Amino acid sequence: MKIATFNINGIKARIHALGDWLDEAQPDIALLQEVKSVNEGFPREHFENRGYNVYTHGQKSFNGVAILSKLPLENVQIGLPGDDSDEQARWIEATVIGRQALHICGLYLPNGNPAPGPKYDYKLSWMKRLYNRAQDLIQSEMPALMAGDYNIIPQPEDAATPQIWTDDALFLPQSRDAFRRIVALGFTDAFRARDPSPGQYSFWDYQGGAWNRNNGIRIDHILMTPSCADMLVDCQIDKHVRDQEKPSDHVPVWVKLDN
DNA sequence: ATGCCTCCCCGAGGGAGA
Repeated sequence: MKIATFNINGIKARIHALGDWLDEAQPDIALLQEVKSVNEGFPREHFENRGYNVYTHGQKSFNGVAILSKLPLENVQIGLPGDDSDEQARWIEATVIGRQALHICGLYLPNGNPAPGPKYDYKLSWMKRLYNRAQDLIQSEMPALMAGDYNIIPQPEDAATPQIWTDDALFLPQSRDAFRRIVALGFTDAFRARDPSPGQYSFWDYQGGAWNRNNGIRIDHILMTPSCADMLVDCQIDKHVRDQEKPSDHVPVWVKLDN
């Protein structure tokens, strides 16, 4: 089963680029972030016509996550547990039944800039809630993965110019520590399990010719529980998608699982 | 980067992104 994560930066602006990539990459499941649309405005038919079931957790203008799945999903849940007052649409999870059940979580972790400040506080408290959900997933022992835009540069080698990011919420020690604590619960970073080399990025800013200068960062991650990691066959970043017409500033990252 | 783009809101120009 091929499962991808893709921050599309606006579903309406990305109809064609996303459609082209789906046709080419043929993922069984695509976890989308930054949909930037309410559920009613999501162009479901573009994806239903391609054989996908569409599950959305939208919000006006900002954030928003969705799942496109060729297989029907069960137990679809929206919203990261731990704060009922949190209105931001950043989490969707579900169970997919292949040869064996797999739990999939799509997330859009808060950016957190400027740091320090209330947005950074929100990022850290969201990561605390993510830690709790991640711990439950490990303990449940059902194979599970959490994929999405983590807005975390895990290591210096995950940025072309790490010195630019030293005071940024994506790279501050506290941010990276929180990410590392989650991974240390027993998760495997799917991409790093397959490719330890530096210079592998999933985001290039629209500004300053970042793509042409390959001034990128790796912030889109797929974390797998041990029983999920046992099924890992491949993990790739579809970097070429950044060269499309009207690209997102992120590109897809996908895993192939033998499940 | 005191933000050089692009998205969204809408119907101008501001907020957000990373």
